[in-house]
Amino acid sequence: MTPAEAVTALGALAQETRLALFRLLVQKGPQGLSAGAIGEALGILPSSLSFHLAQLSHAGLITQRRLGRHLYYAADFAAMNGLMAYLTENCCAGSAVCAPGCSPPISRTKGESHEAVSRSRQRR
Amino acid sequence: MTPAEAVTALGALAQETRLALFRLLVQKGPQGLSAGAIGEALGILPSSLSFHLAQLSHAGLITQRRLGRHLYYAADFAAMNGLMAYLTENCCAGSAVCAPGCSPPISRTKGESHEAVSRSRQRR
DNA sequence: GGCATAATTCTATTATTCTTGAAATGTGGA
DNA sequence: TCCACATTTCAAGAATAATAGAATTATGCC
Repeated sequence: MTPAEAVTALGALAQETRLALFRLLVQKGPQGLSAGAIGEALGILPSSLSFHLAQLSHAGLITQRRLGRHLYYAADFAAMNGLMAYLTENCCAGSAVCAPGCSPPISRTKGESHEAVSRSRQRR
Repeated sequence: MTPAEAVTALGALAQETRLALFRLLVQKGPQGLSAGAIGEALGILPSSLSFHLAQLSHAGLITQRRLGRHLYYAADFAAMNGLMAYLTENCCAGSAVCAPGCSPPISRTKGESHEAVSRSRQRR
């Protein structure tokens, strides 16, 4: 995860409608929800919904797939976990566990990145 | 954590300079760093630094304390964990563990909020 | 092909955010 | 008290993002 990617992802989530939308998809799981169902659940105009879906999609936080004439959107859990790992990376200089995803004080080979370690800890 | 608080926190992090600043503080741990040291590390103008520190502080993501004529800033780990818990709250409808902080399929008493459960899982 | 539904794209307007330099505040030491 | 240093506040301009409505594309069904 690059700084620019993280900023894009955080910016995508930093908006009331999009945050509600993303959390809705997180709670719905891998199956996701159609655009229409999302719009109905959140009560927003179709054009506005498309705009926000595009932001989240461009940020890599959600995926899109077609089922008949419906477009289904689902949260990308790997991306979400990657973002959280990026925020907590090398937390407290590795000397303490300050966060659920915080790097514990494991002795590491020189050159091995924290990011790689964080990634191996991801599930799904 | 309310939606508005989460949006404020995410918005505070959704900016290249502030994200680098926050991650720097996360890595420095509870002791933190003086404003001057942060400015030197990131190479930004004092006025710009103050602006960004104020954003993060207002969002509740960092704390401030004075030591002599220096102001020390440190990451607020409880706030960071709260934000991540909010994002992953009731993930996949509780039927699966999709994320490190995702609610596992625990049977809950009716009326007990997921937020309370998430909060009890926070450390520090 | 023609129609209805699902969703996106376009365009304009409004609102918010970032940057910079200058001025102001607060703190400790001579 | 006076000075130097650390940091914040202020003000103006430039850039970016959100909203709403109208028009467009894509799909499935008759």
